[in-house]
Amino acid sequence: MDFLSDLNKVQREAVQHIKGPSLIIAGAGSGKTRVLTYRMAYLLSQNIPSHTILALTFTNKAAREMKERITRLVGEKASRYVWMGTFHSIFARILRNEAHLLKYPSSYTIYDTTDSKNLIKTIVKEMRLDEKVYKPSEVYSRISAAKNSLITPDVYSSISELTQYDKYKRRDRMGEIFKIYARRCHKAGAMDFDDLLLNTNILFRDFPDVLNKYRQQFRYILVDEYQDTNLAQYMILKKLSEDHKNISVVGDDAQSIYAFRGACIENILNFRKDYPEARVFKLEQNYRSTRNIVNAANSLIRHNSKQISKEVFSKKDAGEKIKIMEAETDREEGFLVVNEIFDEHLRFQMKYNDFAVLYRTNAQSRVFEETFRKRNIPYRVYGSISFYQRKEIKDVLAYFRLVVNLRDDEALKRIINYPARGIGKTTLEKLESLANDTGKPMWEIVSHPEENGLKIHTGTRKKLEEFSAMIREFADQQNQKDAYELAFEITRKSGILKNLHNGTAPEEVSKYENVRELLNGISEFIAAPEQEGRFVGLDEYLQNVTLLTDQDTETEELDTVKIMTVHAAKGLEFRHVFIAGMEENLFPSQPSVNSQRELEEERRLFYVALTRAKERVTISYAKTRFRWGGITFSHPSRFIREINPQYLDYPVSGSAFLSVNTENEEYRDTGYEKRSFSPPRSRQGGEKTHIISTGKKTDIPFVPDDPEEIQAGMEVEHARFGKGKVLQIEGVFPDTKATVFFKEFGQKQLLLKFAKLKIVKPVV
DNA sequence: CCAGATCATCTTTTT
DNA sequence: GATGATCTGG
Repeated sequence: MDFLSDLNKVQREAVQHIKGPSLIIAGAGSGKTRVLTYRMAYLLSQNIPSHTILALTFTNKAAREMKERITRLVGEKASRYVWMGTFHSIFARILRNEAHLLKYPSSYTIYDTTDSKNLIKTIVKEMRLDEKVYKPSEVYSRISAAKNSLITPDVYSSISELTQYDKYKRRDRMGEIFKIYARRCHKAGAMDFDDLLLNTNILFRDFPDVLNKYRQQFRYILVDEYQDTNLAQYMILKKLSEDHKNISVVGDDAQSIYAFRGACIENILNFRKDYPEARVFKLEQNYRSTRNIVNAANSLIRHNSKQISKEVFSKKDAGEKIKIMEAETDREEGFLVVNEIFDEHLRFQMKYNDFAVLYRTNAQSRVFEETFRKRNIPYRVYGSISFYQRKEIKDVLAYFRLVVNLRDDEALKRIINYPARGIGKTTLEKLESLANDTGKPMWEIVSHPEENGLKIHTGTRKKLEEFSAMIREFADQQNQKDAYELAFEITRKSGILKNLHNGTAPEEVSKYENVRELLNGISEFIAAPEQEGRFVGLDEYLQNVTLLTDQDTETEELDTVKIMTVHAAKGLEFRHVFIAGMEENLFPSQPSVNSQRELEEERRLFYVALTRAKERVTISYAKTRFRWGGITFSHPSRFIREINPQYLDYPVSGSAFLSVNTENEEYRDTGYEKRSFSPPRSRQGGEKTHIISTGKKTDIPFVPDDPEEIQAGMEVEHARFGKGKVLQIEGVFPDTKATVFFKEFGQKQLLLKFAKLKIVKPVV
């Protein structure tokens, strides 16, 4: 137990308190991960069998890292059977085992957000409702919120709070949609993300002996990021721990940033009410950051109302003040940030790994990516579009899903005509409506069209036959071929590989490579040591992959600058953190500024961003920014002013900031003003579409892109019209038009944005 | 029925 | 400035 000496007093007490409930309030940088892993190691060292420990984390990555650390402390053998993972993955696994009780196949598939929204869209269409009123994304979030609050479709309509809001939004038939949606999912043998939690609750509610079985098994429960749990997760925990109450939750109310996903900060605030006998441990010493950073963060978070009182402090040096940088445009902001990284890397011999650029929205990553590339600085984007969300990957996975679960209608719809095999919209509509009328899965109709009364031409029938024979063949091989063999066969025989391989465009090539990468991933998965050489089928792989996110894909540790959203940065730390785009209506985000509750969440988000830094923080904002295709004007974020100025270094050229700052005026901003585009003065920092890439690298600050423009007199090539000569250019971006004379087609006016013109010959 | 072109719409954060 | 819906000619 020598490892206990690595801990301070409170940490040690928290680790050693294993009987009964405990709440560990872990301020930012207070060694939370260390406490968690040591606590697990401590449990194991007390000869508690590993399979009786349930440890729930927020991301798969966190789970994996924790497991590695524990293994290092107590060895592989002792820790092998700990149940460790995200809520979703652990309970997905339990639901597999008990699926029959809920009348689901154990090979049920998981609908991701896109599948769910597509299904909602078809339902709304079928009901002939206005898609503008019943927007799939809004309907989805209503359903999701309901499920996370344990509201099932049958009770939805009886809750007046919900129906009143729906009425107000003119969505009277929301409850009906919810019911149909749930029925369709069930028919398809599919659960969405929220079902994984909701159905676990239903399982535990309706089958007491099942609940009892898991209660007996999980004698020790550990929950990380407790401030981000929602009601559905809360109830699962409550039920599982009801008799032994060996539940230990770790979290920081100041870092709760997932309310939009149903997280309920009250869970952590009320823990002591639920378990009056709970011991509370407060980890208040921040070992990560300098005093300036910690104090600045404290001064910010004080503006929030609901909090568990605590005093986070640092014993490190005061360190540098937080630097504020002002930029004219978002591009300049990118340039300034990248330049500073370049500079510090050189001057202080810092590694690229020491830097992170954080921003509020994924859309902001682009400018930084471009600038890093231009400067030849290695970087890596975290999050953004997950690998598994890419279209080509989802297509392949849809094949897998259908093969494993023939009832998966969303998967079927996705691939029945991919690669194109002549099954068009009309056929699909017939299939769908017949499936709805008969209550059968679409697969039934596809594989037995006549028996189900499908009226189609013989040509189409033949195509359907070929398709279903192919899928049937794959499905029949599930037990003979392992996941990799079958996956490879599917991509090959379906023609996906060939189809992508034939493409020559760069994005086609990268699609092909992505599919290859997916296949490699499968082969690694089945060869992984945990599998111990046993047979791993495609179904097992699929169960595993659906809940993975981009952040879980391991890549070798290279020395790269990390850029990501603040959300993705939770739990990470860097020596120098840049927080970009600190502007009103961006951070805090536009939709949040009218609600106290949401504004507080944004503030916590900023708190998270600040506390990622060990040594330095640089905050930047731009006065103008390109957003949805036009220029918008912005002001520095109110959050900057909420930091006690003694910890800030004001910008040298920050007249705008100071004037706003000193006047202490009310915010009258109504959002980014949308203005029609006017040509940039002097073109400096002006935005031009990057229509043509000549491959020529430019290295001019402030005019980051200087693509060769199309000019009158050039010879150009168009994908459809062929070669032609440019006669005239008029208008300003984004409405630039080129008049081109094509030999075959005569004079054509092309909107440059859409015309894919390649320059054949420059101006003669 | 298909592929390519054009138009329309939207972006907060994610398991 | 990406993605999906709709239109058009083949």
